[in-house]
Amino acid sequence: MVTVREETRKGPWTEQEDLQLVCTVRLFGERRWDFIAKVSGLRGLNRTGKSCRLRWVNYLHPGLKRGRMSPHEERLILELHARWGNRWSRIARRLPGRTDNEIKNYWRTHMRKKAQERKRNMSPSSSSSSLTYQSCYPDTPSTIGVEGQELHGGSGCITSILKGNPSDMDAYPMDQIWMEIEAPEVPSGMGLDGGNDNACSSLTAPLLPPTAWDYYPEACWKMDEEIKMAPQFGYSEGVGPCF
DNA sequence: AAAGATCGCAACCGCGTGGGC
DNA sequence: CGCCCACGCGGTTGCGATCTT
Repeated sequence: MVTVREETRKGPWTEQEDLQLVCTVRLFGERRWDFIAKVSGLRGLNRTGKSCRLRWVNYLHPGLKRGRMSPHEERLILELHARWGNRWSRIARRLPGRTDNEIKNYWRTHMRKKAQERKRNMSPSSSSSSLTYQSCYPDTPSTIGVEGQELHGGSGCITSILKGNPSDMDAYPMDQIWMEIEAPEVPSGMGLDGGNDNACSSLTAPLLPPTAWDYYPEACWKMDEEIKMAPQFGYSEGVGPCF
């Protein structure tokens, strides 16, 4: 259920707001969030561009995986956090379909708890904040190919995660919305296979052909390199406006 | 069955950074 | 060079759902 607070229009997003945002982003792309907030009418509802971006990135993005972390992902998070600390966005780029927010939440709930339990069971002299995961998780391999290139795609470990867990998509709650706006079907595995490292940056990969901005000169920006990776999501060119 | 505790996750906030002017 | 704007990141909070007593 969603409670709507009229005055400030903060808090949970309504289905209507989601639809408005999805449609607008599909039209204009994942940039100029203030503009998107304004054009979509959400600005009038006190949704800032920032809020729109967050909603999109963390919930509405079609490349998102929902559901539980696989053991593989769990291990990746452990390893990467051991390397990079709380660089959640960086870690998220190595976990296609997972957002930094999701990983952050996951870490806070699951890992901290486990670490504390472990710590309690072991000698209290072990470190607390900068956990050494080899000690916390003896079954965690000392390295799983996290060294840059290996993780980037050569090993294919990430793609194996995706291929091995298609059921992760089962709980994807936005299906209905995407169907309603006639979204092209999201291919199984989200098109992230192929061992392409760029797939790892799925959340920043563009959805849209650079169309609508052409008609809004004031809103033009140069499309970055990632634009070229659009086909990984299987979006067709014929995505039309929905309002 | 009810109350309290805990969990899980969406959302917000403040700040830093980079690019354009 | 400094200012402004847009964006992204990490930390934190709020709250419904679930579990425990």
